Amino acid sequence: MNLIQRPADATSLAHDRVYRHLRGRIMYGDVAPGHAMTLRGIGREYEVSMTPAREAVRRLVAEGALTMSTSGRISTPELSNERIEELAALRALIEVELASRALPRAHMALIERLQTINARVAEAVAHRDAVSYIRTNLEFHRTLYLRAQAPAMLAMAETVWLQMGPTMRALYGRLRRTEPPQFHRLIIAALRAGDEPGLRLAVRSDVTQGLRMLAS
Amino acid sequence: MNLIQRPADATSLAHDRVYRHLRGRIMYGDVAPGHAMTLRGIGREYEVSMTPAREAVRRLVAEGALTMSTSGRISTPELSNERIEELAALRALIEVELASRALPRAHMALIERLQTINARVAEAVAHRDAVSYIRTNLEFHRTLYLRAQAPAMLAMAETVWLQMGPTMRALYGRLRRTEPPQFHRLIIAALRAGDEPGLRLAVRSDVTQGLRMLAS
DNA sequence: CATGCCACTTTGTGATCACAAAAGTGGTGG
DNA sequence: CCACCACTTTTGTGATCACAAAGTGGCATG
Repeated sequence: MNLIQRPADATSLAHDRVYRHLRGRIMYGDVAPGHAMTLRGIGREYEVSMTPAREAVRRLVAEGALTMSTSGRISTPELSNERIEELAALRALIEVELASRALPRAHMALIERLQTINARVAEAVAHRDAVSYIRTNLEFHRTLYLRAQAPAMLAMAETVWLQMGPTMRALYGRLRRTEPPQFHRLIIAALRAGDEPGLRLAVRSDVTQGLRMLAS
Repeated sequence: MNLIQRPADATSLAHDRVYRHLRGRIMYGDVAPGHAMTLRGIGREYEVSMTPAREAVRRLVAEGALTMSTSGRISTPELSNERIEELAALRALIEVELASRALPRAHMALIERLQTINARVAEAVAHRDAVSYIRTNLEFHRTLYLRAQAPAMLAMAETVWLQMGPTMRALYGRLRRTEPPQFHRLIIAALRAGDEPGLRLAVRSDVTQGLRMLAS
């Protein structure tokens, strides 16, 4: 009978807490494609009832982070190659625009911050840590795009990242190279030079490089 | 005690029925920006309890069709001009790509179908029927984009339409012109000629024409 | 040994309720 | 006439339950 009542702090609502945590796990590749979940299982894990678990799941399904079978079973999506190509194309479209809008606002402090993040990306690659790589790589992109002052576009881009999360884990998991990301350096160089065409090309290349891994 | 039990037909689940109906009403401009709703009100309207009403609303909030205040109050969004510009830019990016992908697959039957729909668009404009105009206009675009065989991109485009629904109603509601949509004819002409640059320009122009109305 | 079948378990769905916070309402004092 | 306070109503949140359908495992039968 609702004996355990939580203070109604707007930032600690149960369903939102579950949503955010699950979202992070999916986006950053903590969970493999096709991984099944249950509402009761999620409820147990986060010590909540089925109701907030269901709301969190419903929201993630709406964002494409989870799929539901016709019988309502929940799992992370296993993307077809066609779907991956589409999502990569969407990333290219949206993120090139975001980078382009960020360019005139990208000052030295931002560029230095990107370099710092990029060092962490290189470190993750060197350690073959797929989860860290995905997380820091997305942080690199998000840091740049935040400067675009375009929240709706950034939200769209993050939705695409979310949909690709489990697949990126699987892709980068079987990745064997250890060289740091070359296109990130191109992005930084283009930002420093104020070179918009170069920036667009560098972002497009960086975003679609996963496709080349897929084809190999 | 769950006395009224509905047959568990996968297509008639309560929350999905509510979701789809609300989604249509919002996307096609049946409801004005800033319009408030309540879970119990929705439940009464659709003769369901709060649970499926909440799930439908949660999903629509995730898609940006509805907004929730910090206290959980629900209403359709009132978009700022910056947000409208962003959404129009997203439409341009995604829909130009969709049209471009549809072009090689656009045969005579499709073009004729587009002309039929366009006649209905013109009729709606002539009758100054904002809801019919939005509905048939989106049907025109959707019919074209379906040929692109890119479901993820189409879903993104529809999400943008959904977010703009109430605002489009407000915009077109104060629209006074009665001439049929010029850019639709350009789109059809470019399709017929297999002219990709022309098609991209025509779609971009059509999609961003609302902005000019906004500026006036 | 394979296969169909039946009982049992797991799981999502929707209704209902208690609760707290927010919004609305009316009256009183400045 | 307006600001403020107490009270009532409205509203979202989360827990719990009944139910049906889907999955699961074992057993008997061919």
